[in-house]
Amino acid sequence: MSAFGETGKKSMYEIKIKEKIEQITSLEDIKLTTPPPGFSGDLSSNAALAAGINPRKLAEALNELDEVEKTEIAGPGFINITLGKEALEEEIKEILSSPALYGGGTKKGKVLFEMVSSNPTGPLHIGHGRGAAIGDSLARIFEKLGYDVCREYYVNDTGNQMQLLGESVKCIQQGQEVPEDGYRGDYIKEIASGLRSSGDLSKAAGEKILRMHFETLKNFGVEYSSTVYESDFIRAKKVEDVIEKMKNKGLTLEKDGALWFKSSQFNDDADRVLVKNDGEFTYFASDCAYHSDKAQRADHLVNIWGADHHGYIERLRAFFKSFGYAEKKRLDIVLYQLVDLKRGNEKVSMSTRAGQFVTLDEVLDEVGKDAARFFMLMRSSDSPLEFDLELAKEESSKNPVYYVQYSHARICSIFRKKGISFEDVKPSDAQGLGDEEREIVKFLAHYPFLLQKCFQLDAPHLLTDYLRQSASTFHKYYDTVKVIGSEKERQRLALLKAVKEIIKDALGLIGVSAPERM
RNA sequence: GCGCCCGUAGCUCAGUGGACAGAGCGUCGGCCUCCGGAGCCGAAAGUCGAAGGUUCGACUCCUUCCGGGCGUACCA
Repeated sequence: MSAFGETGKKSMYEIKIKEKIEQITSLEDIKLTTPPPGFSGDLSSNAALAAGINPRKLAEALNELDEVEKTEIAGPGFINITLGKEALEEEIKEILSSPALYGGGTKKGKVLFEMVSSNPTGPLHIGHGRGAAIGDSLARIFEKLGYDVCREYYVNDTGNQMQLLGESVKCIQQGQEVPEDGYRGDYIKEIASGLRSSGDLSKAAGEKILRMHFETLKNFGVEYSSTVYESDFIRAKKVEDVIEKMKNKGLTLEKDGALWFKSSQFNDDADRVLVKNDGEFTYFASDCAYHSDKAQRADHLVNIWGADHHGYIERLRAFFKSFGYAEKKRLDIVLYQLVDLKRGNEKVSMSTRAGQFVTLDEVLDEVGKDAARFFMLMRSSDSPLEFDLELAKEESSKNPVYYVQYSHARICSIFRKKGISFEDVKPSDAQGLGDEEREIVKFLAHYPFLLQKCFQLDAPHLLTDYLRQSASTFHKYYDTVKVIGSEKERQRLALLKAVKEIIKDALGLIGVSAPERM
């Protein structure tokens, strides 16, 4: 059954063709491609080759579909499919009848996203922005597909770094030198001067910094539905509980005055300390409690982590296996590589020493939310990201954000010029599309499959590429065809509305606005 | 040393085994009596880091090697 089974969008031709191929070949999750230049046809399949069956047999079966006009066998057994016009028109009607639902789904399981989760000891920097952009956009895609999504912020408000924060604030307040490995920089001075010198300074400073984090993230278009504190897990004895359970399962050992989790029995390189010989819990111990808690609350967990935490993955997975969660729950850990800031050809220093780092606030102030979010998703999370502040600000077609937003504004402008609103377009207006519209319709029809791919690969960056192609496909089409005043004005306006809706939807999924004028 | 990620056009990067490897930028050359030129069209540009292997078929999977980044705490 296709991933779209629950949506009821049965008129989508790619689904019908896929299902037919899967039925004939017994293959699962086959993919359709586009024939290479020089070959005719709209879609192409290698399924006969892959399944080792006679391509003619599959081609004949496909010919029986209403959506298929004809098929051709090419090369070693590829089948090139030409779609019927009705199938293409149906697709546009589908988009127009419920734009927001196109490619979406309903009633799926609960997914819990953990993202950013920075220590409350300093401002969020540009790297956190990448994590937030990836996590929030992926969360939006999951929501669109029908999942019940929770965005959660886990606050590491215990441990050495919090004590150091308190000490740093205290030193500043008393006009003393900040400790060697303490926190400095302008932000900490501001916080110190805004706090009373009595009470729990580390707690007060941490809360203040956390509020700053949420403020920044809100400006970045990211809103959380839940915040959890490491200190609460400790206070509520949840860390003790999980360690007790580990002991009972025979998963621990004592060595050198510390308590260890036997994670090497579950594919980790080494055993890991849970309770230090001074009696304190490690970060890992509270993380086990936290992930145990998350596993009770959701079917599918997604953690967005900076690549510098990759060494942590195996021990967490080891914990998941040892508690039997691994079989029942899906745990995705999305790692993202670092961000290199540039200004034109100049590298911007990212040293964290002495508080000299580029904060997310600074980037937002300089380039704005739309450009920042778009740029953060221009690369696969596996690749380092080169972020050019100069380009992000540029108001020209060199800047992909403007290029895409412009295509949206341009379509809005055409409707203004014609003097009608988008609501005036009816799905039935798509009736009678011509061959000139073929390419662009096929491109739009692929949107739901792109969303599936984003979902399957945890790869929201595919959307930025799709958006650039959407804009380009539209501009090319619009350059060759007359819309207002043409014989096919009604059909073409309907098509433009469909393009506009898909671009708006996709921009929304990456948290970028779709302006009607620029 | 070990582990993870990366190595594809001058630059930045797409490409979850299939037909001749793609895009943006940059370079060069075209297109504004015409709905937004913030646009479009064309050209030059590649031994997909190297070598083996698996396969009817490899940028993609496996092995080894060479570069670069990041980890490798009783820190978080």
